[in-house]
Amino acid sequence: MSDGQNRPLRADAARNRARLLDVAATVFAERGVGVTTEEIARAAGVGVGTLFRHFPTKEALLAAVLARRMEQVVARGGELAERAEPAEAFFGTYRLIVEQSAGKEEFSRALTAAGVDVHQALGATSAAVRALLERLLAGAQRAGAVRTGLDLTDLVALLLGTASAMDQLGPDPAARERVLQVVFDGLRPPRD
Amino acid sequence: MSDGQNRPLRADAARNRARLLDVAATVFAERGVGVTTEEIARAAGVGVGTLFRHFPTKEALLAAVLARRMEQVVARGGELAERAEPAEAFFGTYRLIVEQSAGKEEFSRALTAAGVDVHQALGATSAAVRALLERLLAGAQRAGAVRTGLDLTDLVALLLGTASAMDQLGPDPAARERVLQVVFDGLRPPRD
Amino acid sequence: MSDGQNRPLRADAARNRARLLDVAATVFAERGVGVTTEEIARAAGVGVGTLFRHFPTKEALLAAVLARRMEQVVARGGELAERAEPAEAFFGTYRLIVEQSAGKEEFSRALTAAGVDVHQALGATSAAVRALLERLLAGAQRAGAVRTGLDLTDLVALLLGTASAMDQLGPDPAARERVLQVVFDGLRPPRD
Amino acid sequence: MSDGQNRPLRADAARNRARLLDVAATVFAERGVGVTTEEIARAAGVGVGTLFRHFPTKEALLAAVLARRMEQVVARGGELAERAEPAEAFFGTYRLIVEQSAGKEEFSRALTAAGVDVHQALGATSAAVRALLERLLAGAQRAGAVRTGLDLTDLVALLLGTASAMDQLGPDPAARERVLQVVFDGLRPPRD
DNA sequence: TATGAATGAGGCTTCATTCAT
DNA sequence: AATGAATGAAGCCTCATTCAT
Repeated sequence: MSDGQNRPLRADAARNRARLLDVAATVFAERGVGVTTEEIARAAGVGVGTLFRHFPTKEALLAAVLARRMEQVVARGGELAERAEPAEAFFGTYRLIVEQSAGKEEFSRALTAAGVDVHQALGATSAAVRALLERLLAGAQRAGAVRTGLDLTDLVALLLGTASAMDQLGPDPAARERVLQVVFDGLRPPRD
Repeated sequence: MSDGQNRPLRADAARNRARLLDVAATVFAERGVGVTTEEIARAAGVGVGTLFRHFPTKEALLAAVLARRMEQVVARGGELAERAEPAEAFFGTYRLIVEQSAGKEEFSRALTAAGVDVHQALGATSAAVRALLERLLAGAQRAGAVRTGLDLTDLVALLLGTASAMDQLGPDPAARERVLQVVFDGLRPPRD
Repeated sequence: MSDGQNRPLRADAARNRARLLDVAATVFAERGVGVTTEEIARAAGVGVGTLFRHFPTKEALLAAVLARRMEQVVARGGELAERAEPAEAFFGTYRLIVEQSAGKEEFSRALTAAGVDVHQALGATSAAVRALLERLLAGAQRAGAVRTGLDLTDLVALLLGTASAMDQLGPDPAARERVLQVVFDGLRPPRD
Repeated sequence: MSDGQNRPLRADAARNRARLLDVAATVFAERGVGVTTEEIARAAGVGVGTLFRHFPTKEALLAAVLARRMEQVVARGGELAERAEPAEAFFGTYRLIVEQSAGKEEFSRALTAAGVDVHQALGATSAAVRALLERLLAGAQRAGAVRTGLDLTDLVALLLGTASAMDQLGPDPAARERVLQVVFDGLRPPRD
């Protein structure tokens, strides 16, 4: 497995892969999953051939973009979970995910339509996100910051729904905050 | 010569148009806007030519499906607004819209991607929905059932977000109710 | 053959047939043979069904339009041949044909492309035109008004070519006359 | 690294483009502009995709074929204009154009019907042909070989008309020559 | 390894023709 | 006999993917 020498070409290849992922994330988010592979490649400054060398399929690219977003969520959310008290960790991560999730539903749908099982495709990453969320939810519920009765599935649905609402709203920060407060208040334990 | 009923052919045409609309609504909802016109036609039991006679474009069909859903919302929501007190009218219509809105965001996105201005395309219907929602929101706010500060745009975003959460959740009624309660509680005026 | 009674419906049908022929001639000339049968029918104020009752095929309509033009040429050219001296009869009929021939080449091409033998399709009419032209050509040659050596085939080619030049030129009468004079002068016996 | 010849792939692409142009010219001329893109591609030994990579539209291909023919005319006609005396240059180029123009009118018509402005589409080439013709016409008129009074527009109409007559005539060289002589004699200054 | 030209299945749409009313 | 809605084959074009250079 260890092979001692890492050739410069590998470095190039890695750089290309990373750039493709970055660019694809942006382009998919801005113009939908309908953009052509050609356009993504051009935006990344490589040929289509290179794109397909790194991702055997358009769906594979889609899944990779999705996976990377989720990894980032896990990474940052994991930190929050360590450092902050339960309520702050939960709501902070909620914010994080919502901001990272623009268009994510469209991604899943495209993958599903292509016959890909999103969970399978995302594999470990997906499981990590779910584990993180479960931990945060349980903590916040124990701390009395979030109503009981909600389970992980509900939370995921709410997260995606909130992200979708944000997509609708556009960039106005005040409006985004108002909508987020509605959801946050709704998540808190009911009165009396 | 007597013109008691003077469109025998039109009856068939109308039936086909209605069936196409019904079938398209179902199929788009179930399998996404990617379904081919051929498949929709087949599912409706007509030839593609008939589909295109009634809807000059795939997008036109999409828009028509969307419009019809919104018309139904306006019709039923309008009744509620007449008959019920403000809170019930507001939350009842909210439910109605959420149930009618499966996949609606995807529709808009597809239309927008095709260069169609959804508002323009839906024209009067869209305006009617907005007017209805505005009336219900203002009434519920005056009655103290919904927090102030939220405007129509926020409400629309929340509606679509909730619909999206429902799409995620699938048919389990208990889960749907839990999520809906989170949003409803969040919409109420904040404590102290 | 004689059938004594001509029913009123026949009159309607005949009127429709005539109008379809008129309208089709105009529309084909103005917009090319690509116009749809639907458009022709609409322009004639009838349904497509009626068009196809009278002409079993779009090509049949094309051929009928062509045939009628040629019949008119034969009729008027025949008169000229009776009444005028050979030179006037020849050049007069030449003018006639050229004016009546706008787009005719396109017709033939369309028919040929559809696998129709234009000569067969036009049958008697075509033969009559050729007979007329042959008579006029021979007369004019005998009278020394047209060079010898040209045969009927050459003449037909020149006629269509002249018509094509006119199509190119548009309606400017002075230009049309200049071009026509070039051809007429060329048709005369060569100098020395 | 040395850039003596630096387009290895382009060589193939250029070969394909050229072959497509050649094949399309032949096929359009033989069977009309109605031939399908599929057939052209097959005749050229490439897939449809390749055709559309080189010519974004069927009309673009048509225009390119037309443009290439005109370029050839300009090139060969230009040489003649340099080397020969005015009359020979004029009539020689006339012959050239007529031979190169089979079906050209049909091309223009098809392009026009598709909403393409032929002059615009052909741009510089079209202008070059017109300039060449204008020069040749003026020279021949000054030399007394062509009648005065004819302008460029008349000449173009006559050229296309002659080409059209040739299309009618088929390959018989004697007949073609007879018809050409009619036109040439007609172009000369009128007697007395 | 990167490139981008080539491929061709498949999508949307048109339109001549048929047929129920 | 007239109507016009329905039909579906066929055309143009797109785009994910492959492959020669």
